[in-house]
This record gives sequence, C-alpha cells and structure tokens, in this order.
Amino acid sequence: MFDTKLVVDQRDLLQWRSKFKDKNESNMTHKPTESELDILKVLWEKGPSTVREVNEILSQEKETGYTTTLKLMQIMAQKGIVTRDESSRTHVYKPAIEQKNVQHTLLNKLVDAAFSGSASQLVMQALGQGKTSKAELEEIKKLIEQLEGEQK
Amino acid sequence: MFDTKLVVDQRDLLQWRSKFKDKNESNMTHKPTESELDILKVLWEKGPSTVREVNEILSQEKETGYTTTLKLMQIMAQKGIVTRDESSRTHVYKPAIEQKNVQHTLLNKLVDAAFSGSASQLVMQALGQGKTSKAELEEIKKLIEQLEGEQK
DNA sequence: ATGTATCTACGAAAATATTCGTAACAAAAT
DNA sequence: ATTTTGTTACGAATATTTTCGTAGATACAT
Repeated sequence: MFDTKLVVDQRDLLQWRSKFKDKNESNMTHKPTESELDILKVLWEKGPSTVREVNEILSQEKETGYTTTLKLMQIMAQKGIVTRDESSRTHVYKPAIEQKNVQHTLLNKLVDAAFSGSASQLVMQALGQGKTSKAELEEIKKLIEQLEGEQK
Repeated sequence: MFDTKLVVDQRDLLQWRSKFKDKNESNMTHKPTESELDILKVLWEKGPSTVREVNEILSQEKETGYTTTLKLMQIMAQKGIVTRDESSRTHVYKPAIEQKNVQHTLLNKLVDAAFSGSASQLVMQALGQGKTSKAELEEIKKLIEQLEGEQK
C-alpha cells in the first residue's frame, strides 16, 4: 500500500504551467492604461505638448492635479510610450506610438472581449448608434465595395 | 499689512470642485473590469454556468486558480453584474446585464478614447482588418442603405 | 462511519494603477 | 538681492483589481 498520493496543489500546478509561458517581456503591444490613453489622446490631437498644456485639457474633463499628470507622463516616458524634448526647462512631450497601432490593439481586444470575435457585429452596433453622417456612410460603403472586389 | 495670503493648495481646490460632481452612485453603466468581462463572455456564450465550468474555460486561455474565479464571480454577484441560483449546493451563475449594453458602453468608450470620437473611423479600421466575410459585408451594406433611407 | 473530493465564504496578500506632497532648482518678477 | 512662480524628480500614500490560502460545510465513495 504505497500511499504515494500525488498531491498537486493549485499553486504548484500553476507554477509549473507558467514555465511554458513566453518569457518575452519585450515591447509587444504597448497597452496604455486608461489614464495614459487620456494623455495620448491629447498628444495625438494637439501635437507635442508640455505637461501644463496636457493638464489644462485633462482638467476640463476631470479634476486632475498637476503633479499627477506630470508623474503619469514621466512614467509613460520611461515605458517608451512617449518621448520628450528636454532641451528647455519645460519639457515637451510627444507620442512614441501611433494612434493607428493603439486603435488596432484596442479594437481587437474589444471585438474579442465583447463581440465574440465578430467584427461585423461591432460594426453594425457602431453604425446603429445613428451618429454617422451620410457622407461617412457613403465612404464606408465605398470601402466595402472595394473589399468585395479584392476578395474574389 | 494683512498678509492674509489666500493659500489654496491643489488638494483643497480639487476637494471643493468635487462637491459639484454628481452624487449619483447608482447603477449607471456597469463597467465590468477586464477579468469580469472574461467571465461575462463565458456566461454569454455558454449560458448559465457554475464556477467550475467557467474556470475550466478561462483556464484554457490563462492559468487561473479556482478560488480566484470563485471570488470574482462572488464579487460580480454582489455588484449585480450576475445573479446566481443557490438552490443546489453548487451555484449556477448567469449574466444580469445584457451583452448589448456592455457592447454599447465599451464601444462608445473606445470611440471616444482612441478614435477621436469618430465612429466611422473605427468602422473603417475594423473592416480594414480583412477578417470580414463577403456575406457580412453584404449585411453591413444593407444596413447602411437602410440608414441612408431613414436619414432624409 | 470515515475519509475524500467539491463547494462556498471570507479575509488578506500581491499586483497595478492613480494621486499627490515635498524638495530642489531655475527663471522671472519685484 | 529677495521673493514669487513654475518646473522636474521622487517617494510614498491611496485606490483598485486580482489572486489565493484557509476554514467550514456538504455530498459522495469506500
């Protein structure tokens, strides 16, 4: 009666499994946090800006302490999400990742997370909101026709 | 020389401002966290499920301890994001918010946060991925035409 | 009936993200 | 020259989210 019960507790199992996860910490898809995204938004729209400028704009939406914004932007710089020009005393920040890339990442995440992977479902929901102008609808229709052409 | 300097530090100002924010904590738009959304996704797809079932599925994607999933689902129940049937010992959970609602909320958030408020930009980006079938494109086109009709 | 597996409840640790005070310094104003 | 203002750096307090151990209860198998 060898009672060599093979006890594998949850923890051990998870540790073991994680050995097979990718080690690669590298700059995959930078996923900005929500606050970071707020800041990026400003930088994309207004172009290179100082902390004060960014904070000014963010404050219109939501009370935001100056040093809070500063700290966030410093962190972002460290993460490589933004770069900054330090030549003058007040640093000027600009985005280091393209809006397109972030859009792409977040869009896919959303499709996967909330739309069961169906992009067309998302599209229809988006259009259904009725906030899209006639001109835009036309443009989209044109795109669709173009896509239909390609896809033999 | 009354040196009654009116010192208003950042903190006071922010506190003061926040007095004018809406007090209304009520069930506005439930914004599930990322993990919560993962769980909702399962419940939407598979229908009412036990913690074990949900955890089984989540584990395929990412190592997840059983009690972790349990705790999350308990929290969600408390928040009112899910309801549960406690009649048998192993509780059965089901979503208490509709997928449509969450889609709507998250979609708007995304449009606003990453697409400068332009839904059509998002739509075009989504279609551009080339993951949309011909049939779906047709369906979307039909929707557009319908919308164009309404919008005199 | 005794042990084993499976649940829930619960609290608390760990990980992340956000907010902010304080110090040090430079620039500008007085 | 001295003071006031604006700026960065930095650490730490808060807040939020995620993860998990442990305890106690119930069902199930032996």
